[in-house]
Amino acid sequence: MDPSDSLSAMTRRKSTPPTLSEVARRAGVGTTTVSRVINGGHRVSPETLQRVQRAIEALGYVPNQAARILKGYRTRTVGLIIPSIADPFFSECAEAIQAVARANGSLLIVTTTNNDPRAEIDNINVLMEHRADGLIIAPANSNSQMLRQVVGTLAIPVVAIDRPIAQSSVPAVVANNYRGAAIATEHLIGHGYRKILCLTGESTLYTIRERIQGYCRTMEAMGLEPLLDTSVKDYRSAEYAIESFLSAANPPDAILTLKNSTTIFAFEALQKFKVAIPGSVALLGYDDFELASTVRPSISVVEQPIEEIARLAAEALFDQLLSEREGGHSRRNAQSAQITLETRLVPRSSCGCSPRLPEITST
Amino acid sequence: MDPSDSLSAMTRRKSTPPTLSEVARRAGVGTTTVSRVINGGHRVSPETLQRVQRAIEALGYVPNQAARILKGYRTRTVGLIIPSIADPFFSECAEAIQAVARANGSLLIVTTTNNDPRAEIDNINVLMEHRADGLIIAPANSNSQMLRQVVGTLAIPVVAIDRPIAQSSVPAVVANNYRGAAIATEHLIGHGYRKILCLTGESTLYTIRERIQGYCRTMEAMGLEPLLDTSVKDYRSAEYAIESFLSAANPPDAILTLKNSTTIFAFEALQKFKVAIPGSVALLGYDDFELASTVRPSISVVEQPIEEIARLAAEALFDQLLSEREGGHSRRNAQSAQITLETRLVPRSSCGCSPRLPEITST
DNA sequence: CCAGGGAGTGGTATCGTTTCCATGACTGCC
DNA sequence: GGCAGTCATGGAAACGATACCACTCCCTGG
Repeated sequence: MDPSDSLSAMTRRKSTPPTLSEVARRAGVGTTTVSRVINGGHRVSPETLQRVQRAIEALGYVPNQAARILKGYRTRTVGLIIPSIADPFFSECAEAIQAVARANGSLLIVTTTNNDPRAEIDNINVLMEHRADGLIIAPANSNSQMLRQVVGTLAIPVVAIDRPIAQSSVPAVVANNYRGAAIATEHLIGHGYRKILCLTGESTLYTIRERIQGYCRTMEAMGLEPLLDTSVKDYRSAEYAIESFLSAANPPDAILTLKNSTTIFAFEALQKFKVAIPGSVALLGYDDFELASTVRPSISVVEQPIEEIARLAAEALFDQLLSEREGGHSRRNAQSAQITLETRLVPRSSCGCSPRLPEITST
Repeated sequence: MDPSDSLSAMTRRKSTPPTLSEVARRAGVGTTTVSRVINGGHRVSPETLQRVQRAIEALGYVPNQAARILKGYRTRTVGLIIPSIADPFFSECAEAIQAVARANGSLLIVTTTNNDPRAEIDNINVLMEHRADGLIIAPANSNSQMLRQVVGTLAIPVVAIDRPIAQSSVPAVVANNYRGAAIATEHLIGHGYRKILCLTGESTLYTIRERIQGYCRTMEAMGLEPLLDTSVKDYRSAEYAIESFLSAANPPDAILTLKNSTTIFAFEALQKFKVAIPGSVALLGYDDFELASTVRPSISVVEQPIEEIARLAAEALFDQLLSEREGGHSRRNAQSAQITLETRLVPRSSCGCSPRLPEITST
């Protein structure tokens, strides 16, 4: 980068980017040679190599991916379709997946659906137009006929994350939602609670439905009656739900929430009405969150191995990508496998446990 | 979508995607006509239009962006380069920017740097290779000579977010960090605190340095001595910092933290040592967070208009994109403007305020 | 009745890169 | 001392979509 170079760069500024042939002309070589230099510099004499590299630097040349892709190359781009970037669960997923993508030399394009199946299909189309090499999807609706069909016709590998695509051969990496809720319910029952209210949040999602199953079956197995409340969507509705149960004749002695935000809404509402936790009512949440161990009382939760879910999904995708490219034996046995990861109950104070370790164990 | 169509789609599965000319052949028309259909269907007779559309559906044709881009079109892709997706501040930014991008028919590619200037340059290169139409960057280092130079030679619009690029003509949308910290400091002084300890977190970032300035100047203006601690990076170091100040002869009566995570670490550490807030020491944080109003005591914070920052940055970018495309008068007066947004102090209990409104005001 | 024009359509060069093939110029070996 | 075999190199045909231009109808106004 000598002065004359940066000067030429300044001059070129805001004009069309330089092309490979311009580099070739400047270096006094053929386009083929430049191409070879860009792609590793094999079979090029040292002097030529240096001359070309100088020309590339002088012009600030950057290869045009569009042209490369057009020649049938992989785009080195994978798509991630999630409900929301702002959701902590999915932003942690995105972070982990991006790490894997980068390690594989690929770019990650994240698009969001807000759990709208239409937006989901749109996003798939956009990513197909951009010729993503593969897709990772957290389906808005696991049973969507539309999604199943669209994904079925896709010519690229797809991996589902957090929520499988029912009746399809799409591999999925999910948490064991059923067991997660079952463990939580068992834990509460073990503490002696009998009237356990379950706040589900949105009950249309696959993950939530699985958890509801886990809760209900466990309750029934113990001869207890399941108590479901699907109305809590935000703080307001949580307040309303808590208020109404406080005035009940025979109020619940424990609350199980099935979703991170629901836990927080419920906790805030309980605080608002100064309900003693776990004295009057125990609280057990789903998904760990920062401060869960700091608030008073600290909140017990079911923790999902988010980073691992994301990483395994990404690795599954790149496995397919690699095997597709290298061997012809695409779609190997790991193909339609569904990987299910176990969750872990993190006992804190709100369920009645007095934790043995110092409570605050932040990173 | 009749059965034969989906059957043909199944058969085609996993082969190369259909091209425009295949569609043309199948519909018995020229490529030009198909192209016209794809781009709005003007100047095409209704019958032809329908025939082509049928062929497109039957083949599951999706236009190849790479080829379009190659013809000099915009890629309808913008890049966002941020330190981390998992950081709540930036994930909220990403969400807002994606909304604007989508409204403008563009795709957002998010890449992360972990505040590493090298990764930043790499990301810029990758996005240039993919021919992004524009870039939004939260620079790892506002003064990076390298970044300034690279950005200077970019042929596409760039907008800086949260942190400007010093000595460059890149427009920036930032919060008034200086005032934010100044207001916070004034507020604490107004409560009567005199020994105010400032926990900075990483002190190399532009935003933090500005806030440090705001804090120091305000302290000095009041004839007080600034007390900086730049050592708190995680919970461990926060614990250490709190522990050491507890054993000090003349400990601080208030703590100002300059960063969301630092606030939480400090709060956790104070809880750990059972320090009364605001009794023994007041706490005022930077960046609002969920649960800030729920924890006991609720934590007062300086709140940044994150969504607005992100939205304005995105809009600034698309303004440039549009004016560049439509009029030749690119780079209009709004050009090198820096938009600075004011922050807001949210008084809660931890600073000694007893809030007038019910504390819990979640969405 | 004819010039002019617009609507519908197709042929083809083009974008920037890779890749196949061809071409010299060496080397080394029988 | 020729001949196969490298090595370094360049020419040119793709890849898929767009856009300019040209062409054919057919309609309208003078």
